[in-house]
Amino acid sequence: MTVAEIYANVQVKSIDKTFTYKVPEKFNFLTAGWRVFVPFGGREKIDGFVVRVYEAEETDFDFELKNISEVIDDEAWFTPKMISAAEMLSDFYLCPTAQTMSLFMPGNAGKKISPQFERTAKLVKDFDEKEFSRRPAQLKLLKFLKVNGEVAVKDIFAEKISPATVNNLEKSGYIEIGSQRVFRDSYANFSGRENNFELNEYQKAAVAEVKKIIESGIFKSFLLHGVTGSGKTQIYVELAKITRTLGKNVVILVPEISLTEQTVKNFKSYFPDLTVIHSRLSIGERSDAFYRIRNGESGVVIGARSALFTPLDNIGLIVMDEEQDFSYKQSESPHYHARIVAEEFAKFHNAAIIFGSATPSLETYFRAKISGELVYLNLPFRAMNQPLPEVECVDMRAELKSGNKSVLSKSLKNLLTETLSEGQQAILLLNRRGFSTFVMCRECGEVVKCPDCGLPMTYHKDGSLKCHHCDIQKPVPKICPNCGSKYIKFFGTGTEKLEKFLREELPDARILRMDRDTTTSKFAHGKILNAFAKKEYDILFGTQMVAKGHDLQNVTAVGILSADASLNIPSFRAAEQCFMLITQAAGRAGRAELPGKVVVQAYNPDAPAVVFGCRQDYESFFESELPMRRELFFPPYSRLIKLIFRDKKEEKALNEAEKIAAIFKIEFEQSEAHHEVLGPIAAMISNFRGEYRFVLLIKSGDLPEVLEIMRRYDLHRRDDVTIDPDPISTD
DNA sequence: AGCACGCCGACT
DNA sequence: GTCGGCGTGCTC
Repeated sequence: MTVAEIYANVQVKSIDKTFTYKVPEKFNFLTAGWRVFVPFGGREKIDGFVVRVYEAEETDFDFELKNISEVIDDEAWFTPKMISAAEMLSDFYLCPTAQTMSLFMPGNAGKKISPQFERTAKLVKDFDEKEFSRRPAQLKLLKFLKVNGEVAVKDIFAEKISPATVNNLEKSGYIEIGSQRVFRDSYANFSGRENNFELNEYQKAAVAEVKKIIESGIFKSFLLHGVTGSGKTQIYVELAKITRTLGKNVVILVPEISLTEQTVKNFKSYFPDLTVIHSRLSIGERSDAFYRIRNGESGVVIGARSALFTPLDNIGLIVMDEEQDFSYKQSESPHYHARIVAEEFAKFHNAAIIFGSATPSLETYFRAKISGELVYLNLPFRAMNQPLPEVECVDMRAELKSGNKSVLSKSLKNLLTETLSEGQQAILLLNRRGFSTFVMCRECGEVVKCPDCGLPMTYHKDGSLKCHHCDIQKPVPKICPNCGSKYIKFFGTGTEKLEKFLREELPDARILRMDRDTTTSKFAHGKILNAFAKKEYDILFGTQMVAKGHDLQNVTAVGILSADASLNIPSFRAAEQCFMLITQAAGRAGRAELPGKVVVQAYNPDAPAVVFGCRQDYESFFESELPMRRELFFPPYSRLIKLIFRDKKEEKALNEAEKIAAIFKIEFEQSEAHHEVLGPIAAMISNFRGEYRFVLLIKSGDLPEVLEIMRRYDLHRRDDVTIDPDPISTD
């Protein structure tokens, strides 16, 4: 008899293994990769993934096998490569294989997605024009079909030819109605933009270096470190062309769904067959995209992190743009980081992988410059040799002292007025990260910190301040403990409030707001940016998203409000975040012929992140930040693993966490590598859906070793423990 | 996860 | 006596 090994798609850690089922004769075509329905446990119908089919005897099993009851799709959903990739990921992220396999589905678990068809018409008989002289509409259609061949019926209707005409011709046997598959693709009508600039010598050198690797078909990772506006995209396009010429395929990753639009524009004219994949596509659309990719009809996949999980085979190049962006990390299980996965996949395909950024993550830069794991490619100048923008840093404490209580400093207001009067455009960034969570004195810049651990305390709606590391709580002080000023308050200027204020201050300016509220739909981002690019507005303002990688030609001024607010997030990445925000935002200015000017408003203008951010000096920032990371044993000197223990009973959750912490401490004593255990501490959100949560943070000098220990103690099989390697937040 | 099974308290 | 509370354990 034929049997199949199947992962039941029940994403529970305790059942992370295959189950064997009998393959009925009528399904003798089954191979690894098919999706099927099987009875499982007490349940009639669970979807499952076939990973092996082979011949066996009843007597090989000491239990009764059940039958596969149905097959789901018309062909195998998973390629063998997808299955091995999923197994590799589940092994690394210590999560069930059914879960990593689900990453490779467009969200259609347990469902077949029907392909969409449209009616077509084609000419099947020669016609004599004279015969149709009294039937002009029919003649028009016949001529139309003679010119265009087989066309969609809806295109005929678009020519103002009626359904009756089509019907009559079908009856008289001149045309035949057929049907063809249509692919849902909301990016199909995007037109490309050609950038026929000559590459400069740095760009050429970078292309040449990667080209060698692509041609020789070996795995290698690159960091493409280029200042803002240095023309990284052109390099990606060039290399993608080279890869496609060699008959290999390309994946282009962007951090946010909103950035796919402009990336598609940059690639479309060179790669008309490209496919877009991201989580906001409809399931049908994604499913169609998978179909095209599986059938080799598309060799370039562009999208957010989920674009890694397609049937695309024979990959020669993976590009990860803005590699430092946190959107590459998935916050739900499996907690994968696309940066890690992309590199694993590149190895797997013997492909070249390029991490691109103006402000690389410290981890990636470290790997390129210090440990030498990545090849470092540098673009130190802007593409057309435009100067980097001139940056002025305004001390907001001094501003207040001189009597200006407004959120706009005098410099920034002047810059805006000037820019508008010259008919140019400005971007204003309101840094909300870390905002509304901390309490600061506007006179001296003092932030209320935890008396125990010194990390900034977090403001809660009930008016109290809490430390998320020590569980200490105190009320918001009335006057500043440092200077006695009464201008101490929790920070919370919202975008709406600021919009109103701006309209009052600059009544003639046409102002456009972009934040989470105004960008909920799939193309909202593009619409806003297009309207701004067409100069329908003067000022674009909003949250971090206004700073993210777009190329707006007419912007000459950029203002950053409370640039250093991100310094006050209780996170070891606070400075890095702050530096990147300033550098990225400033980089939006002066990208075309006219030079740019930037005003950075800060309460701690002397902080290295602010100083080096204003100078766009990555190297110096890196040098200043590294010793802290080394001292505290944070990445890039360690890898982090966050463990969350959950239970309805607070005591139980805490006890379990403590038990495991003790085990780790004993294990680590015998280890050659250095590891540290922090906690357990109450999680940032300590009570979620009636469950208490405690966090253990492990800093590891040898990640595989710690993963091995966790496996040995079956932590990965426990439903009350969440394992998050390389977490973004540590609480 | 979800479903069966089983072992105790409350109620027709 | 039996209905149903949920803790425990298994799913080819």
